[in-house]
Amino acid sequence: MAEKRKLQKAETRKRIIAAAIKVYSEQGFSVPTVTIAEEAKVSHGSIFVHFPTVESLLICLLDSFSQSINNELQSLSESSGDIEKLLNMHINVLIQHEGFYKRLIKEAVYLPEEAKNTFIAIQSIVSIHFLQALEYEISAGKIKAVPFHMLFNTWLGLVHYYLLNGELFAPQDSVLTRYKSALIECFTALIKQ
Amino acid sequence: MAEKRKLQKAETRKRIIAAAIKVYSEQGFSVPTVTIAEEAKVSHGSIFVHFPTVESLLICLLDSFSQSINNELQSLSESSGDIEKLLNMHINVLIQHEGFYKRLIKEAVYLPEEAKNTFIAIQSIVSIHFLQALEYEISAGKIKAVPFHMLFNTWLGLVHYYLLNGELFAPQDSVLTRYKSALIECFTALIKQ
DNA sequence: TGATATAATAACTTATCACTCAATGAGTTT
DNA sequence: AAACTCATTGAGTGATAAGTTATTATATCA
Repeated sequence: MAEKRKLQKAETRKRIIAAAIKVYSEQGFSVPTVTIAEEAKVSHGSIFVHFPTVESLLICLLDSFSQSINNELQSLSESSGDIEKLLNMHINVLIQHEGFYKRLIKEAVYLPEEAKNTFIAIQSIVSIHFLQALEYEISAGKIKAVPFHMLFNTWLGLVHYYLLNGELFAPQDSVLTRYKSALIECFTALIKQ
Repeated sequence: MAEKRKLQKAETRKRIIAAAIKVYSEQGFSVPTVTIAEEAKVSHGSIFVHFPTVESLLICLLDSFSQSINNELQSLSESSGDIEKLLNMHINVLIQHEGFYKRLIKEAVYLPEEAKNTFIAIQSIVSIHFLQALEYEISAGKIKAVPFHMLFNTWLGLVHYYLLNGELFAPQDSVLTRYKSALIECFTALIKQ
């Protein structure tokens, strides 16, 4: 019964995916496929045995990325509804994927439509958790009278701004790790009534 | 005395610059030079008579962009130091250049280093005006106890977030025009003590 | 063990760009 | 008006990258 071959094929596929994540995270999505092949220690043609186009490779990457982010958020949101805790969790999840996430927001324009939609879906999940955590404190009048979506966009805008300008704020370092507490303190101070 | 030729040359140069701004704003910086030539109704080779490389064309564009933004901010900041007015002015200036500005923040990664620095310099000018307008109200204790640069980054983060996701918030429309008052109201509500 | 299926390879093809350069023709000078 | 200057042209060049395919090597099966 044919086993070794399937294993071998799955193995190269994994190698290509891992290489793509690494190379894309480090050098951006415009790196040529040959670079991915080198990193994966696989021939150039092999990539197209596993993925008909570079776009399909990217979408595969995005799908598993989205799944893993969602899982992490899901399990984390089962704890209390405290805002500061939620912001902390959110940033922790992002730190876990910082390189790739940063590339996604930096190069979103050049992503295929399908990839963009997947990314929007991720944000929308985050927004739901965010709303759940804020709900009680909003109705208790502890939060400034600002529309919920504006609060969310302010938070995401701030975090993305730091990610986008990481080289400026924390050269050769994780911006999120460095500024995590500053970002959370700033945002919670601002939204409180 | 040779006049017609110099005029002619200056004219083509202007045409190339205007075409580049238009085409870049509408289609992004990765648009091929032939498209710019077509838009300018000039031969492809002509571009390289006036600019040795595409990069030099981009830098020329950025320099005049920076100059014009600075001029507008300068003249506007001579009015009162009210924050809301300043935010209004800031957004008005951005609306004036929305297409190009949006491209700059969307495709910043692919810009040459020199262009990025020019863009950073623009933000730094804005930050100075921002600080001047806030100074009085901060010292009067009217503003939340949050470091100044965090306030500024929150504002810019919010505005950029809306620009970056313009297609989502205001398809085929100016996001800034549509959300100007919402953004200003949100931000001023948040920062007030 | 020999026939067959298939994962992997690497050289090849095709397309797209930025940039070059010899030719052209209108403008300028004497 | 003849000589020459110079902005403009567009076909050509070379580099880069995605995707193809004939070939090779190895596993599976009868």
